Amino acid sequence: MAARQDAQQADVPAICKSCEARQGGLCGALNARQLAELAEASSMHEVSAGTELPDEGTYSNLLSGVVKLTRDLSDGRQQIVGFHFAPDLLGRPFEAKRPIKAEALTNVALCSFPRTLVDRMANETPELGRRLLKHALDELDDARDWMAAPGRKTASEKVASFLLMVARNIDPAHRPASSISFDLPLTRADIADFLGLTIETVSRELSRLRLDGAIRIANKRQISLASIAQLEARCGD
Amino acid sequence: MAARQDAQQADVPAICKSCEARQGGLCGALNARQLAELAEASSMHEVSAGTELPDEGTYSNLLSGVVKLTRDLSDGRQQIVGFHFAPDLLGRPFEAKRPIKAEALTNVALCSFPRTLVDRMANETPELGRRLLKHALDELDDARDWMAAPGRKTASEKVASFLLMVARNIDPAHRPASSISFDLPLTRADIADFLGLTIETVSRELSRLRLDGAIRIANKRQISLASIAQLEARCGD
DNA sequence: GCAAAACCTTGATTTCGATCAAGGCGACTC
DNA sequence: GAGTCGCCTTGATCGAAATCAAGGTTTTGC
Repeated sequence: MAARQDAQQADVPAICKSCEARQGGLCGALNARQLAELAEASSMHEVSAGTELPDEGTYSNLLSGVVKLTRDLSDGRQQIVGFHFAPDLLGRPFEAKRPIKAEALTNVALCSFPRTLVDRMANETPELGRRLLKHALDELDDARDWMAAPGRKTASEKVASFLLMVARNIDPAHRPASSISFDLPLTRADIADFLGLTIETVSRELSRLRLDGAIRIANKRQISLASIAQLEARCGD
Repeated sequence: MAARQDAQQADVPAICKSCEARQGGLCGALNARQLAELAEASSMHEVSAGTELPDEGTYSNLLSGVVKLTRDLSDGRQQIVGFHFAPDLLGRPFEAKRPIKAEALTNVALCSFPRTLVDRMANETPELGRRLLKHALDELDDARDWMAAPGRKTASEKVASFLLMVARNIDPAHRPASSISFDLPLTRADIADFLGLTIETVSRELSRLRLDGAIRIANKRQISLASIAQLEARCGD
């Protein structure tokens, strides 16, 4: 196993060597030859905050940044249905029943592959198919986690849960108890959209968390959590 | 293609011949030999309404009935995160991050297969893996559909959306405009749980829909929709 | 540097759905 | 048939968050 990995290391394309997403994402399932073929067909992009990501039949490793997934409602409003944090995988086979848009919340770096190529490799390499399936199921679990929020949680619990989710995703190696600081990549309007609240309520609840000493806020977007545990206690689940 | 299907027909196990789920579910991806092997290892169950389905490492075709998926909250309450209607597939590889329970809402008939066997076949047969992936993504789409409901919809829109969802799933060959009747397989409490409302509000909104002529209610559980379109107009999306 | 725009906060009032309360079926038991 | 239990409906009241309103702060553009 270790030997096999070392053998791979020797041949991996230079572009992949420093890629954070390589082991965890799709690429970890591929052998050196496949990785080379994929790297050949891949392209790196930078997308700046606020831009919609084109989804022209590609999968992409999200190398850095944060992306929101939204669905348009008939009344012109949009519902946020999920987020992607680096180093996540974007894209999926098959069409969604209702179209979902992806938009960069921060500046974003992507490594994209043609879907057809990946899908073909998935036929040759069961491990790759398994990873795609695992990935879809993880997203399903995340979505279901948020289904509890709607009706059962108070506004303040929703905001606390949201902060916790962002903290955990932005700081993947979440050092346990200690305090965590991060830049909120969303506007109040985005948060409100996601949580099914209004901007005003989100703002009020953040203020309350600040007054209660659970978080500190510098410059609107810079958040520091006093402690993970303290916030967990406010999540209501 | 047609020839291949005919060849399969000749050899399919007797038990599978009349199975409604065969083409649509997993089994449609298998050749006759695999189907025979699977049928060999499969077992049929009946589960009566109100019973929890054991999920001891199996996939199951849901041949008839309705199943609810729930997640336990720390406060003892439960959140309904989804439903399965015949002829659906139950079960998944990998553990969910947080456990999900499945409970029969009506009497239910299942055809179950050991997970290990299916997972092994998925390695041999890319088409099977593809179907599992498609299935997971469909469930993800469904879950995301309901994420819009929480914050953005009024109680009455939620109830209308819910009725529509049940109608569409219970009557798979949804004849378009005409009126549809069905037995609601859920108690008011279940509906309330799913929609994040209270029993009283669900009851009130059903009464309102009845008074407005959008639905008729006989015996609490027997629902008739005047027309799909009329209900769609009340869904708010 | 100034003006405009975007984003955020806080306060006052209103509203929708929760909560509290009472009573009506229908099914089952004894 | 009377009594109990589970499920549902309807009414009255209350409260959390929406809405309405005003003003503050940060960013952007010229």
